[in-house]
Amino acid sequence: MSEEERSFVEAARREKRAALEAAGVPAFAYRFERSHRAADAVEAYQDDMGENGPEVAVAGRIAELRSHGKTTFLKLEDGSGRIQIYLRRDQLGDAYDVLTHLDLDDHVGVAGRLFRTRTGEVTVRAGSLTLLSKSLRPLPRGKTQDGGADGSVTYGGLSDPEVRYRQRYADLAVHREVRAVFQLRARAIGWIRRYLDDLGFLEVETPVLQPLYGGAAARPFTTHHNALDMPLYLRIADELYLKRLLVGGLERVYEIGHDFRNEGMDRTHNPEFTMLEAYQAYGDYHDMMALVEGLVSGVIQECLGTLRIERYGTTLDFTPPFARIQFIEGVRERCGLDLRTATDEEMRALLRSRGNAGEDLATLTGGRLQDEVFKTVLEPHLVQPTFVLDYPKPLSPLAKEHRDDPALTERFELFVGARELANAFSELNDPDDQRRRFEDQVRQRAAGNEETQPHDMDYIRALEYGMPPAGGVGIGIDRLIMLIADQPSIRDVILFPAMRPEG
RNA sequence: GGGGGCGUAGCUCAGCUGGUAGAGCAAGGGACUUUUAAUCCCUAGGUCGUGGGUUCGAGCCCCACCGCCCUCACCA
Repeated sequence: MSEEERSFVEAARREKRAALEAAGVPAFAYRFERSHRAADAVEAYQDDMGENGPEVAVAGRIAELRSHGKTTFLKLEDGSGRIQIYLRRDQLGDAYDVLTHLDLDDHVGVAGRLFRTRTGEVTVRAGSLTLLSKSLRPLPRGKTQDGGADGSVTYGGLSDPEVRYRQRYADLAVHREVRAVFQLRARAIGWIRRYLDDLGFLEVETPVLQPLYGGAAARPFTTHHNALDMPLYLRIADELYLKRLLVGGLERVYEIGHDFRNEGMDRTHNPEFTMLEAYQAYGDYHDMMALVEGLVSGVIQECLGTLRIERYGTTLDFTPPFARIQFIEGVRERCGLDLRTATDEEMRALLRSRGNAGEDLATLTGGRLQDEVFKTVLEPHLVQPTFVLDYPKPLSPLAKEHRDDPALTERFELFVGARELANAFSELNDPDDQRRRFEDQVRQRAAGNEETQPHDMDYIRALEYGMPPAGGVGIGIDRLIMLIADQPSIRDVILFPAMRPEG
């Protein structure tokens, strides 16, 4: 960018940088020995200390700057919060001149004693001031009325969602509540890891680049390996690799990582997202329900300190056990239709009567119609945490047939706020059955269903060695974080959400 | 992909039936030795998303394109 194209604001900052460097003041220092974080420094002051509080050294961005001539107040913001700095020409001498070349957003270090101003704010009386990094581009910050820990009010400021997502660094820099979302996210994921570790699960890493994709119904991203001169797919699920590990004798495994699905984007879908999958040998989907109840209720208690939270205009209660409802029974209670015996035409008629007038209804058959009926009549009502059990077989090519009903599978999904949060089943481990299901998937693909799974021969080979009976579960971590952090869009819980390139 | 909305100063926004662009904050200069959305005086800052068109004249009307948001479709 040429000098002419830069804004006048940036030009002024560059001139200050030049003036500082001409005076021998580096614009970008190497390090600063910090004694306290801002919030800790404020805590370190006791009222009986008067004007002679402890000596502290703090560092941060200049978030507020008020110059009164021979004195200046500024506020430093660091990871812990803000602390006020009081600077006087008669105490700083020539160093006070540096101040005239500082701007909002510069990083500085300050050393001095703590005192309380006559308006009651714990403040550092600066004995020294060190420029640590010059900010050459002003942050899009508003004007903040600092009301303490979380009571601050910002006037103006960055609100354009496009800029917030594209320039997340600026969004984070000016919004401590955005930083808090990602701190909460890390805390939640950390707790989930400990929960699984304590239950004897082994955290593993399986390939992101796969010669065949599988484990879910989705279109993949495709790439190419030059040395091998072959196509590779970014994984859409971890499932088939994790179950190979069960064959290998790793009895409890889990992975938290990114899956990639080449599909639409909206407030609950990002093309890459974080998935937790866990598999437990010698268990079934009932064990997975207990695992999910413990995990979801535990992480909510950990992060929010309660199991009853206000969301979607109501109170959600995560106290186990969660509600349970049969897929077939649930649909029948809502609309009277028995999916076990309903014909395709009956299902289409019901869907049309419920206003679901997708013009491709006529092309849907069997399982996909059943799924559509479920989504139309039952799913919108699943606001409280609810397990939906025993899905029809055609919907679940990797799930074990139900022990009491060959038309169903032993599968459940957990819904919260009418949104799917987890998906689990008793894992299909009969290689011959699995082979037939793959072949059926291939037939569906030939018939035009693009979201079927390819036939994975190596996976069949693994099953032939004998996979123990097992329960498995997948949990969409981003959606779980949306629920915990009370964020309406997946983009608010992903640091750098997918965006079109800037024009 | 369909429908709707939006795009104006660094940020947040105004801008009338079409007459050549405004405010607050931020910025620059000045005053001010306990301020806190500091205050006071002065100043500067814009190819109005991009490209066409209509018009004597377009931020405003028309067309196309780009980007974002909402919604529907798609999507375990």
